[in-house]
Amino acid sequence: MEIIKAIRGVKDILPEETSKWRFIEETARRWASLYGFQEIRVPIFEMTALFARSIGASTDIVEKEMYTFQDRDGTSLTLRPEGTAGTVRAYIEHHRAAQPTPQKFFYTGPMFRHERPQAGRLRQFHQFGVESFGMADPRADAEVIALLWHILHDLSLPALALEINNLGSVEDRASYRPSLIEYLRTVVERLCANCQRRITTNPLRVLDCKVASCQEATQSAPRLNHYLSEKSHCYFSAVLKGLDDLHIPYQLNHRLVRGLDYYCLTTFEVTSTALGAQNAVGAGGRYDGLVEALGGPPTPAVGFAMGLERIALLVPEKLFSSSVQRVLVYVAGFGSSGTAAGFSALDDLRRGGISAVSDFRATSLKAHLRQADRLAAHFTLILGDDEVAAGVGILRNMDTKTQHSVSLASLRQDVSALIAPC
RNA sequence: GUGGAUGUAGCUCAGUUGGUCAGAGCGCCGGAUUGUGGAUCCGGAGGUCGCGGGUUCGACACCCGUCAUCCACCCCA
Repeated sequence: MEIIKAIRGVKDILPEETSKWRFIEETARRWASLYGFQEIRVPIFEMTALFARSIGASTDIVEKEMYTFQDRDGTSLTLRPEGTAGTVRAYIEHHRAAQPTPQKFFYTGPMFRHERPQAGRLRQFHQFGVESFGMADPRADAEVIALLWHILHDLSLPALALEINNLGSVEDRASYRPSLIEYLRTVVERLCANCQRRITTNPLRVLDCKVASCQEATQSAPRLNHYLSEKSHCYFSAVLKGLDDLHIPYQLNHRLVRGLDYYCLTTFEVTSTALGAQNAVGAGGRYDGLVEALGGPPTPAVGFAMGLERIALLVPEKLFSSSVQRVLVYVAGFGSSGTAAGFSALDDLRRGGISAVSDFRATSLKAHLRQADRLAAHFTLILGDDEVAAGVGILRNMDTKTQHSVSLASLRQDVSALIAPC
């Protein structure tokens, strides 16, 4: 029989790794709560139009990376490729703008993009992200960046760098675009095929191209920087000042353009050189027009998302206890009456709040003790026919090898008394 | 979507120019110890050599195709 294997690009997180994942998630939650962000849980799939409208119809994500399928009535649904769209949808749908308090959310969960898997890139991957709604204040940007920075540092990730750029307002980019396009046309033959296409589809991205010839060709391209309004300039300066005030080191990168259409003004990215080609650990930016574009009231907003798999690749092993949890009591029931007595004893202990396990495959005391040893049990409750006949069990301390008789009639109490120190 | 590398036992890997090459270590199960774990010794189970074709007297090895994994491009978290 042909075995069914997991889908390409998805991964099982096995028990050996879940403690690391819990550690990462708990660290992120703790910091987000500290900053006043509250957890929001939104659906894993949404109407396709939501993503097309928010992420941008001509982005790679929407053009070729979405898991889209038809519902039974024919409506087009899509597995979420990122978390912002759904969060914004929920924000609008539940009229959160009318709430008197700041609406700051965090979320975590799986995202889906149909890409070719490689180091640090999967088709189902996990993100932890935050969205801060309603505050058009540079401190909101700095706050979100600070949160990202502190989470990553608390996790002791190596070789981190924060890059930041000012994308300006929609109007700024509208005035810049024609000059950039005009310039790109003069160097079109020096650009890679991809970038030649981008001139019409997404000229800003040409600046972010990694191909060396493109980098050179755009060396003297007009800078968005020079087209920014006074307002945009001031705003960005204030964000940088905020980062300075919080002692967060950053590097300006005027080429940094994010892949999602909704960003404006502040965009940022934290990378690690300890990763492979996919070196972005977390990234985000401001998206002031998105809520309105999706039918909500004009609402400034800023947020970030971080890739949990990439973080998991970087977290030092020492930080969390990866050792499998020790078993408290192993119950070794064997023999014609001991087997049944052991099964009952297991239940008895558990109902008394004492963690207990057994291996039903073992039929001899030797096999039971071997399993108890492998499970690193503190104690083994030995229940053979002789013990059952006498109405007792033998509680063996696996470390000291000392054994005490316990009464089956008062099993919980007797065992509790003996295991007290553990 | 494109390119490169790699697919042999549960795991890590040997396998010489196609001719006992179906192997090792670890792990697993059992015995030595008729009811006391970890060590040691002995024994045992476990593999359509990714899959499908082809070349050949003969293929784990060579050729073609295919699938999967990894890495890179692209893109992004």
